[in-house]
Amino acid sequence: MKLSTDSYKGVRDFYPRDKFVHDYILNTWAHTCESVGYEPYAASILEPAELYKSKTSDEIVNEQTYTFEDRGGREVTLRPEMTPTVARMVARQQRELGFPLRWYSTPNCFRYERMQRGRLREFWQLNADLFGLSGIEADTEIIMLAHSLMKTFGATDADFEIRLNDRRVFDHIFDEADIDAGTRKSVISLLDRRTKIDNFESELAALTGDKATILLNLFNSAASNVLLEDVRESLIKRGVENVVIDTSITRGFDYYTGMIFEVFDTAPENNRSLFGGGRYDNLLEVFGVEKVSAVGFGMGDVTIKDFLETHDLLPEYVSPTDIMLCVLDESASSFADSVAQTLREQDMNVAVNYSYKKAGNQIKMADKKSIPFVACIGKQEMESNLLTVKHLSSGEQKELPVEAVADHIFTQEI
RNA sequence: GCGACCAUCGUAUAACGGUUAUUACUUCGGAUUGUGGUUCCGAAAAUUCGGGUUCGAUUCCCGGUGGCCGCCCCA
Repeated sequence: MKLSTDSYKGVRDFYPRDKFVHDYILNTWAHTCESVGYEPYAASILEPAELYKSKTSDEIVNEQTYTFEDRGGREVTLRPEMTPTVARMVARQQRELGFPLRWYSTPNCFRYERMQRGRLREFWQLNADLFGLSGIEADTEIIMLAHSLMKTFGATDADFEIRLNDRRVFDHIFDEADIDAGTRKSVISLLDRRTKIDNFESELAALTGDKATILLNLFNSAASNVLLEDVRESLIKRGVENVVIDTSITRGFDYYTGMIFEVFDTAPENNRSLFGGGRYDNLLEVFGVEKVSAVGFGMGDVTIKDFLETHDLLPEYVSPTDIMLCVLDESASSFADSVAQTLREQDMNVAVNYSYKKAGNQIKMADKKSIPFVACIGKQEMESNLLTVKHLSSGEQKELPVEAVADHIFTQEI
């Protein structure tokens, strides 16, 4: 029987060119976060299943996670997100860690769910969180980081839009209309779908009965809320101008306690939510520790890659190999090895092609692999100890002593 | 969980129910025995699986599997 070459459903193989793009995204995340004082952390992909059961609904744990029993009878879950993990880590060492805490991580996460555009079963997600600050300075900082990431990827302010809301706006409205906790959750879920459905008002009435009209009026007048204006002004003052207040942004369930935001692609062909986050001041409560306020966001690799493709912002592939030495006949192979050794000692990444095929063939191979430089090695080179180094994209070549090759390549003199 | 659409060489594609299953790219060999991107010649390579209708199925029907898109969901 033949084995299938397909990867497991919903996960990806990263061929070198895919890996290049993936690394670019992860490295950009890391550099940008570190440039504003965030420290990297990481954790195992395996977590005890209770971590998710305590916080989230049964449906999520039962139907949307990879959960199994280990040989010792423990229930294990492949992390579907990083937030419970980081909350656990912060809670565990709360007294040792100096607040405020600026942390980021770029974990892969698994969710067992139906796939569609921008959503697979395994994805990488930047998680950036700021713990221990409860004021709008922290809200501002985290949105500025989100904005700065987009700019580092090469996006302009016109390419995306930051939509801002605050969970407390809803809380005030619910308090005023005297809505109970269970109904609040349903109404928020309904609000999340408001722009997608056309019977919003009748659905709202089904949930809240005679309070629907009051609620509707309150929702419609929520647009000018002082909580939101403060954050927006603070952002504009700091040069983040593509921010709008949008009281239809809800961000899922009861997890958030204050400011929430979502970043949208403005391109008509990819017009959707890219990522978002917000404030969650009560998350550490389940671990029985003192309250720690927190604000953060998550950004997925698949959606950001779609965004970069849409806006033609992905970098071109560059091979990690600097030069390929094309060995022309067997008698030159040990000489080629010594040349390679010399170049490697000067920090070059060197591939040696021992196929002994014609020079043209070997050069074609180097070009196919996007290796920027080639040098043929045969009898001439053995006698002269000079290499003819060729830059493939320009077609220029130069004859150099072996010891001078690295210097020329690194200083782009060819 | 619900619904639509799709499934042919490695990739992308063509084929009124009857072909030696098309073409391009890629790969391999050669034209070209030490310098690529052009050109020319040649080769290798496919009908997702199981059933049904039919003299005959890549083509029509049913089912499985897989993909893709939308809904639900998105902690």
